[in-house]
Amino acid sequence: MTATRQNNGERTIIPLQVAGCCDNVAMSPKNPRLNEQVKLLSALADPTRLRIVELLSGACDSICVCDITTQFELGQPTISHHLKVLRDANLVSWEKRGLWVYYSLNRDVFEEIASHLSGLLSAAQLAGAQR
Amino acid sequence: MTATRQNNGERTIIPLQVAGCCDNVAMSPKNPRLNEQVKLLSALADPTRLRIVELLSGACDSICVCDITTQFELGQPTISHHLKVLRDANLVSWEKRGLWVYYSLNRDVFEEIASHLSGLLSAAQLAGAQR
DNA sequence: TAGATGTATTGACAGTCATCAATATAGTCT
DNA sequence: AGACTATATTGATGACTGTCAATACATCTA
Repeated sequence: MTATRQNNGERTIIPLQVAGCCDNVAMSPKNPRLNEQVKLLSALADPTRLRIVELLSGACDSICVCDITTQFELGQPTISHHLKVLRDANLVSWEKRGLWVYYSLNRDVFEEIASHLSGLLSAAQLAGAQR
Repeated sequence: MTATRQNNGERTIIPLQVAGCCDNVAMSPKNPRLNEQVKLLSALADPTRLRIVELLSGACDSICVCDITTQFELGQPTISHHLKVLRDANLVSWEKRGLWVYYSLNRDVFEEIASHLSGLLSAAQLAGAQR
């Protein structure tokens, strides 16, 4: 229940759905795609992986692993590990051409998390405006 | 350098800034706010904290810690720990009123990370459209 | 002042993660 | 076939993290 501090020091209970206001705390359903979104955010929450995503975002086309590796002062297996995390989160696609492997951003999946965060922001702005 | 697979099996080097195309891989500067953004993403990349943010996002006003705690099957110190992580990332503000502490979303900081992700998405779409 | 209550902090512990060295795999070239 | 190259995988290790129990702190009330 949402509580409000009163003059006398008591917390008064605000009933559910007051005057068309936003959802009450106790009502908020657990986001069914929570784990999925946490996986996406976790994949992005690393300096190396975020930089890789930025590289892929700014590139014309897919990028060769060899070109990604040279951007970092990290061993090749470490870069390969980070690429695997991005793959497992479905944030990137890979394609093998000869000896080289090329990675590219999965824009649709990437948009999912971006729009979710924007959605939370909108909800907050809406809630703030109703005050 | 960006490499392209040719018929003969060689990787040819594409010069920087080809025909007004997007930035070359080797040119991409290191994002100066990288660590800051990683901290924000790390703060969000946890199921408990993401749910807390969703609660704060959907609420009319700030929310009492006591109301947050009841939403989870976790001890009070654990919730307090997660709130501290969100505070350290500057994602939330807190205010003490009597015995209770109320948390609210820092919309401006939240917007920073949302717009950054959207920006990466736009860049990717732009790059994709130029192909 | 003493007791009660809500929340933050501390310290410990188990689980996860980033990194590296070594190795495996797959493709190319001679 | 054999040498070479690019990348993935495995296993080990130190660092980080989520959780809890115990405690501290601040505020209210009797």
